[in-house]
Amino acid sequence: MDDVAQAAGVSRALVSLVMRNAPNVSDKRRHAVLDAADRLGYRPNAAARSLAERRSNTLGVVVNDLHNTFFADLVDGIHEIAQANGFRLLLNTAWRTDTDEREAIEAFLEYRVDGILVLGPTAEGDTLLEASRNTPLVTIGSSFPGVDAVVNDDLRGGEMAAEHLVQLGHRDIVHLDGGNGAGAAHRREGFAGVMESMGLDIRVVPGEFTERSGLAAATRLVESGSVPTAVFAANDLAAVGLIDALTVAGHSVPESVSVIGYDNTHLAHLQHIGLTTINQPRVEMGRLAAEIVLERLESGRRQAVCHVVTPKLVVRETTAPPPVRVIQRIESGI
Amino acid sequence: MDDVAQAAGVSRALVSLVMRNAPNVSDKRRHAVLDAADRLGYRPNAAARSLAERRSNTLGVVVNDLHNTFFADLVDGIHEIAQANGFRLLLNTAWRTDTDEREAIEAFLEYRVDGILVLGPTAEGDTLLEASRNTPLVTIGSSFPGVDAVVNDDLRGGEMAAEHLVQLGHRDIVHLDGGNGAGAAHRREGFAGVMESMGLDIRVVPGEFTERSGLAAATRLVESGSVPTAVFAANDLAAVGLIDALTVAGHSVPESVSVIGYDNTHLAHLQHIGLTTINQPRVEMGRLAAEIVLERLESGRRQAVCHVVTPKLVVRETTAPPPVRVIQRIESGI
DNA sequence: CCCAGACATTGGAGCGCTCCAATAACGTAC
DNA sequence: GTACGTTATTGGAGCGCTCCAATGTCTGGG
Repeated sequence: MDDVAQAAGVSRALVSLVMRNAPNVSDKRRHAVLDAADRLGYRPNAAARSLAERRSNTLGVVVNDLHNTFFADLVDGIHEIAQANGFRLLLNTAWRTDTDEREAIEAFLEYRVDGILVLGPTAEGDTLLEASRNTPLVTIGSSFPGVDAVVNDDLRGGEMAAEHLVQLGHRDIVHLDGGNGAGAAHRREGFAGVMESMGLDIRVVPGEFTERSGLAAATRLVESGSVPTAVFAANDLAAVGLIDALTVAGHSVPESVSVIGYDNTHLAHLQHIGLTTINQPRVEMGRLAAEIVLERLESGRRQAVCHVVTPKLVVRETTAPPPVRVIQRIESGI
Repeated sequence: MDDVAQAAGVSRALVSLVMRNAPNVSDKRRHAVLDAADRLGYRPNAAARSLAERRSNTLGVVVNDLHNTFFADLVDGIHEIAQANGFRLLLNTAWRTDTDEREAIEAFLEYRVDGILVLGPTAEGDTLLEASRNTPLVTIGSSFPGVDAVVNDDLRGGEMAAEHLVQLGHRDIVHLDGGNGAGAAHRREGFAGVMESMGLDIRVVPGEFTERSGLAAATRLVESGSVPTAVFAANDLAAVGLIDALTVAGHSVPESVSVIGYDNTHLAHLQHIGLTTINQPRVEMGRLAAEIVLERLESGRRQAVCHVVTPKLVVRETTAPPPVRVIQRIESGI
């Protein structure tokens, strides 16, 4: 910067003004500085700037799982709002573990980003709460007391999935759980609530938000000889893995077993998959979250807000009435 | 930091030493400092640190497209190496456009990251070359003179794809181009080379590395009434989109038309897709690239290196011999 | 009991920038 | 030509840290 100032024959302060294109700089000097900067290949040092300015004009985004395109859609929405408000985005990924997530947040805190968005949080609420004390922070996908959040009504979503299957005539339904995945607990609750109110068995098998988890669950179900007539998978990724393994094992979907997912990611609407699922307005959620962070940054609001968006059932080709023999068995059993 | 020093009854310098856990600090002081830091909720300021240290211990990763899980695998590999060497990762995404990519690189340069990895570069080489003058920079997916790179032998990969289809008996083959996508040009070249040497028509339709592009191309082919017996799509994403639209239009894959992709992403091996494709050792490529960046950072090497890994054909269910009537037509035409 | 040599601790300069109060330059009206 | 209100420009302090040379503290051998 000193070099540029010297080369342009002005003071360091003026260079600073030009670089931030302040209003009150004469065209003559502005050009002189810009020229010199260009000639010397000068590039402002963001670290020094954010140190002096005490703000970084940057938002940190913690992506729970880079392999899940659900998060890519969220980022699209976030970027849109950040861009429009002159903020840069910095991403970090957490490989679905709470330790990596904490590390990512910690890193952003140390970099002094102006706001943090945690997509699909896996960590405990107190980590997030503590982090949000110093920096505006919003979670997407699940909410914690005292922390801003944008969530889908996962309880309702779980209900919708269960209701859809029950309405098709299914009685033997398994829920493939999402483990510590964001929103998984509520989806399970919603499912369980419906099943209970219908007087049906609540069968839940452990899992997580991955394709592999779906594969493993299917294998277990097949091997145990207790394949149900329908499965509600905690997310699309798991659903796809499940369908895969089920098909390989000779259980066709939906003829022999119906499968419903959650998220309505790109995967789900592929013709060759045609996954029935619960839609979350992903891009919209990203936008909303970014707006909440920026609003808090500006207003200094202390009270947490939680924005709930509504899920929607999307029926495609992986769900159908249960196979006939099963219906007969049930009927004769009455 | 001053507060912590005061609270612990030591100098600022000592706090600094403790925070970086330097060796020669007495246990007594170390605990005093750590306690105070904890009590006050002190968190080192990374911007100030990197300013003073003149290095950030951070690598910047520019991801061309967050929706393409190909890049997620690369990041896995990069992270592994970075982690092992005490480096943090910071990601940025480029939405497949060269302007966004340039901006992302520019941002990393301003943040003074220690090294930059550009996954699937879209921008011109000179941008990258210029950036790499100040900071170790490596591209993955395509290479530019003077810039470190890790690439797959895309020319050979394109050849393999074409050869596979020709060997199955196809004569009427279309290449769905990858546009400005990394490696697309070489894949096309490889394809064209084989077709030419076989005396076959070189049909190329424009496209890019997205599902949507595949959909659009299929629609165009169908509408023009010139659906070939086989298509080589520039990447898996496009291949999947293509298959989707083809199926909807009543052209079953592979019975009526064969499709081969490129990358061997997670998508490809899903049972319901079972995409024949060309494999790239993704995680391995990520590791390699990270190693190259770190090596250059340490050695200050000036000469660019380019590491080429070999592609591999993975045959699944989307390719088969062409439908019989076509073979007959060709035979009778001889 | 003193002193060399190891180990611990500290003050202060400096990293590259922004911010602010102060000064310089410029018009314009009288 | 002077005084005044603008608009441009500048020096210097300070952001929170690390680094280095200097100082302080503690051993154990003579």
